[in-house]
Amino acid sequence: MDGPAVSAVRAFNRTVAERIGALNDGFLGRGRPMVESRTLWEIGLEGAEVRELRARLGLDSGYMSRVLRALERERLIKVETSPDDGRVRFARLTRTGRAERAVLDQRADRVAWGFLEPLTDQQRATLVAAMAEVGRLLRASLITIAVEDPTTTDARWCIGQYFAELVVRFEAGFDPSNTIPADAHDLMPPRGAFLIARLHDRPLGCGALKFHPGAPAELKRMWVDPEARGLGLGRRLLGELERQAGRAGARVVRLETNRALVEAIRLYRSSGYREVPAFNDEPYAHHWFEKELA
Amino acid sequence: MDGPAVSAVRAFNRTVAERIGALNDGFLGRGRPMVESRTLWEIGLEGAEVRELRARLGLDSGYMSRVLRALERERLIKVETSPDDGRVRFARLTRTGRAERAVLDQRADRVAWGFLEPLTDQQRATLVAAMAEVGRLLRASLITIAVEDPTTTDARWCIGQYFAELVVRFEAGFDPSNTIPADAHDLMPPRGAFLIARLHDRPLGCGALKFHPGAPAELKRMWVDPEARGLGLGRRLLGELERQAGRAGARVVRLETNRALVEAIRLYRSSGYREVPAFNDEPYAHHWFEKELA
DNA sequence: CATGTTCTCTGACTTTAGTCAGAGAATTGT
DNA sequence: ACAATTCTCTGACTAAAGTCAGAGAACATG
Repeated sequence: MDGPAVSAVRAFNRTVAERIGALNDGFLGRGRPMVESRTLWEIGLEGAEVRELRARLGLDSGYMSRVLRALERERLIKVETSPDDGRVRFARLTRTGRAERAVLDQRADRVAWGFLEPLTDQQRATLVAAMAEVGRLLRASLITIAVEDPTTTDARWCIGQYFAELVVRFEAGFDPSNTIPADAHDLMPPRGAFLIARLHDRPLGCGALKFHPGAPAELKRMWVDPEARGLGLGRRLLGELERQAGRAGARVVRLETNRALVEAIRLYRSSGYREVPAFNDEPYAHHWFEKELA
Repeated sequence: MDGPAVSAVRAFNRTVAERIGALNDGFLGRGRPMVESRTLWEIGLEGAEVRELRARLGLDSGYMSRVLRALERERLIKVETSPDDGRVRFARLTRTGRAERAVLDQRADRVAWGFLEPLTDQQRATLVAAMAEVGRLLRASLITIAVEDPTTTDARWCIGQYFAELVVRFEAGFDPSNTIPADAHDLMPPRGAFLIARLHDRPLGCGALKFHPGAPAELKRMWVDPEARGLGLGRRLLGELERQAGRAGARVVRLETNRALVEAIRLYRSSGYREVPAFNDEPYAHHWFEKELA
């Protein structure tokens, strides 16, 4: 734990908390409790499922329900049951609700402008850039990586995205039936592992391992959502995969890859992987890498 | 109002609010309300005056009192009346209180470390730097500038600081009785104006004007606290002084300065001031500047 | 089609936060 | 020395936030 960095984070927190408070106050003073305003705002112009609102706002279902009733009483929203699932309810703004939301939006904008207004143009630009940087890295730090079941919808979605990208990027295209297969149950403990990286439940990347007792573990299916690139997620995933391999008893990790995947190759090299002769006959591979775990 | 910048600020807010919430939660879960934990923390190892705590935490005096009673009941603090002013009370931590505060501190540290831990070293450094930048600029944007009475303690403190700095910086030293005087009532409307820049009530800079109907306004006593330099405060103060001069009917602002004050001279030049022949016989001046207000 | 799960509601609560008025003691200003 | 001000405290409130248990409807699954 790095002391000075931790202090810096805490100092940042203190400064920023105050201003954030001010921004939230933009949601106050409209004669209704803050949760109601926040909910109104979160429903958005498109409307939203109640269960999703609850997740986003972190509210108890009973509480949420009451908040929605209050907004309905004010004729700001209408809650109806969703057409595709009779259990879930869907909230949408009425015309009045949209107007009220616009007011909230405007107030928040004014407060945000209050942060910028006293600054010179140059300072404003610096502030906006630094804020973007902080936001980006805080988001990166919120990404969690965990071993998961490779048969779930999310896992299969990740693999689908991975394949779809290969189709586009490989010079010769890509046909999953042509590659060395990796069945779901080969990627499950104890024969393997499947890791998913998530930001707030949403999958942003994956990576898999096949264990071979007494032989190197094989790394497969490593993918990072294009939207999440540049956050160091690939490196984190790789590290986590290696940790898992080590825990499963592997001394060496190896993998094959296609020459079109230049960032991946760069990542492997800079993470201590050495190129080795082909150890399998994967038709799409151009490079084979190997790393001894410390 | 700059749309994209405002959106950036609001986006930043959304990302950060979440993490800040997490940090504050470090103050929770100790079986007492958040205000109590915050108060305990704010009292600090040195203890603190109750009135100051109230200001820092933004609490109603009645509320504050109750919070302190609760902490006393838990034997975490002791409140006694201050030796130098029988009205104000002074809170200090007991041994138990110090231990409890250390726990809170540790928890907050752990949460802060949670922000950093998932990142690579390089990302950590970037994050810390960006946070410092954001903090610095947000603090800058919290500084307010207002016309005030030049006879108050704060105003006189500012002028004192200003003189003290001149003593150190002028090659020939500085003796206030030797300079052209600027009596407090010459710096009060309608004959002049005195501006103080503050961050949370604490004065960080000042600047004064003497008006001469039909003639240029004179700028005097411009000072920025060394701690607050590099925040663009000098430029803001100067702008505000010019605005006040314009409002008072002046078409031109002029000033004299000493060659040791290089940053000030740079500021004047870059703000549109042109050097002119001496227009008074200020013994400490080497340069005389003038600017026509737009 | 029986069973378990998910989602939403309602009712009945508790806790936290925050406000307001007034009183008493100490201090400051004139 | 008298009045005004500052600071803290108590009592009496209100509002907001949040929790818990249970029930009913809709859906998913074997």
